[in-house]
Amino acid sequence: MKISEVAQRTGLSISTIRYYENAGLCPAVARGPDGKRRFSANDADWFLLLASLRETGMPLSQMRAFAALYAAGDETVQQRKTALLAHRESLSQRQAELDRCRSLLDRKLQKYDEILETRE
Amino acid sequence: MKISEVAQRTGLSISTIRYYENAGLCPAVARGPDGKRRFSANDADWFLLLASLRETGMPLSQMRAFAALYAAGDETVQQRKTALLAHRESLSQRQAELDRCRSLLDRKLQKYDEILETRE
DNA sequence: TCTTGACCTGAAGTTGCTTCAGGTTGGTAT
DNA sequence: ATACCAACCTGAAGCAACTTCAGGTCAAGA
Repeated sequence: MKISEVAQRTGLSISTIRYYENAGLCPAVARGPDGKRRFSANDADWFLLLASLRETGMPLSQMRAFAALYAAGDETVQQRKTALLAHRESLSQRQAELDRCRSLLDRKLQKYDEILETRE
Repeated sequence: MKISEVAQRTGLSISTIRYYENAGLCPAVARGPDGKRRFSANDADWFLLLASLRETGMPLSQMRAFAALYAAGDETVQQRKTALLAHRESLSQRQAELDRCRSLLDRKLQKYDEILETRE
C-alpha cells in the first residue's frame, strides 16, 4: 500500500505519517526497490490505531511507549490492554469536559437570544 | 480580582491568561497602582468563555475575531451568535469523531481480551 | 523527449503554550 | 529597621506536534 492510501484510510496527512515513522511510533516501514514506503495491511491498521489515539489526546511520548510494547510482541498484550484502558478513562473525562463546555456555550447562546429579543 | 483567582476559576494557567491578553483576546485589563492586573467580574466571565472555546478546539485566530466583535459592543451580538452556532456545530462533529475513536479503542480492547483468553 | 505527478529528505516555519531569567512590590517575622 | 517571602511583572527562549518548503529522484504518459 502506498503512503497516499494510508493517509486516505487513516485521515492522517502524508507528512504526519512520515513524521510518526521518524518519531519511532511504528515498526520500520518496508521500502520498495525505488526507495518508496510500502505499507502492509498491518502497518495500515497500526496507523489507524495511532490516529485514534492521537485524536483522543494521547501525547506522542505515550504513543511511543505503546509502540515499543507493540514492537516487543505478544507478551506485552496485557500491558497494552492496561494502557488502553487508562487512556479510555482519560477520554471519558475529556468527553465530560467537552459536554460542560457545550452547556456553557448553550447558556451563552441563550443570553444572546434574550438580548436580541429584548431589542425587538 | 487577581490573576491567580481568574486562573482558578477558569482553569487557565496564569501564563495563558497573560498570553491571551497579549494576543488581543480580551479588552485591555485594568491595572492597579502597583502595575498588577485587576480583573472585573466581566473580565473573569469573558476568560471563562475563552477557556471553553479553546478547550473545544477553536483556534486563537477565530477567538481573536470573536473578541473583536465583543469589543465592538452590542451591535455585534447577532454576529457573535452566528459564530457560536457555527462553533457548536463543529464541536458536535468533534464529539462524534471522539465517539468513533472510542469504539475503535473498544474493539481493540476486545481483541486483546480474546488473545488473553485464548492463551488461557 | 519532455513533462507531470507521486514520492523522497532535511530544514525551516507555525501554533499555542510553558518555562526561565531577572526585576518590583507589599506584607510579615525578627 | 531590615530581611525575607510570595505573588506579581516583562521579555525571551524552549517545547510539542505538526505543516510547509526547497530541492531531488523516478516511472509513466503525451
